[in-house]
Amino acid sequence: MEMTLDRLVCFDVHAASRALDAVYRRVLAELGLTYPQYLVMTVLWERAPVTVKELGAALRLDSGTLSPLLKRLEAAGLVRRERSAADERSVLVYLTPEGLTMRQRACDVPARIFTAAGLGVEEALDLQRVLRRVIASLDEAS
Amino acid sequence: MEMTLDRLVCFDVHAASRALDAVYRRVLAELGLTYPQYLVMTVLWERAPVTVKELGAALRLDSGTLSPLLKRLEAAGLVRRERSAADERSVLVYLTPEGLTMRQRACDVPARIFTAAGLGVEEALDLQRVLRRVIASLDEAS
DNA sequence: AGCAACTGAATTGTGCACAACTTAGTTGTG
DNA sequence: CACAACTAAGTTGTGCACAATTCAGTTGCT
Repeated sequence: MEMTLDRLVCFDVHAASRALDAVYRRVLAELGLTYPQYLVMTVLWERAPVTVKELGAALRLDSGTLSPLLKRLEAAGLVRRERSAADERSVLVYLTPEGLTMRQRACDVPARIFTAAGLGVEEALDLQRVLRRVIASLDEAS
Repeated sequence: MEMTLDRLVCFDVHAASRALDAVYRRVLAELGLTYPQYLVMTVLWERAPVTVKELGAALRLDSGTLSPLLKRLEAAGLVRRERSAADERSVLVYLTPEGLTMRQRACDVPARIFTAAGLGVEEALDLQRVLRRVIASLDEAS
């Protein structure tokens, strides 16, 4: 009984994540971005330049994921990479003028997704609170 | 303000899904299964044989994902595939004896994941209810 | 019966995620 | 100062997800 419940809750988290991806895909298509690429851009819009390590900490991704993703953003002309002078191990990621400009075109993305999810503000905050507790608990188990 | 909220809620769904995957990965490693493979096996344990289409409907996956996944399960000796006699377009997926046996070894997986998530039964049901509503709403938007 | 429309799987190509490893650069300790 | 331990990115290999396409088989319509 609980076993079935558990499987279904986990599956629903998984399914919700994929359903979100699908909506983001449609919304972001006009910008030529994927959802993970969009996440990287939002971090950069907030505080470029950042190192790859800082991006990884913010998005919980490692260099194995970020290196090729950043390479694609660079190829798209949105981003520029440069070794840090202070620490030659680090790579700083800068926005190009085109990357900065895209911020305006992307400004309605969050509202569109929020509308599509059909949640009220209170519900969204509750959901966020529960998910963060689950994430913390799962992290502890790993 | 709501924009930031939205981005974070979506991100938390995404992050929770990945954190769940990570725990499943550790737990399922001893069975030699990935999480999506485990999901396929649970469907088969409930009602094998099933067609690829039925698997896709149950897990919301298409043949582009399932075909190679099933090929790997077949290579691992857990599953057998056979064209349906009634409709030669369909492929029926059967459990092998080894695939059936694995059910016993996997019986404590759901409880272990549930414990790791640190949720009570009521909270889990609430979370499930909210997520299903979000999924339905997102599906409509797609 | 014959042909168009449809259906179920599989394939191809792109991108994300992560483990394991490599390489270059930095830091700490004797 | 030298060398071991560590750190940041990048690379390689595996697997999932999905769009687009292909192909064999089925169904419907006349």
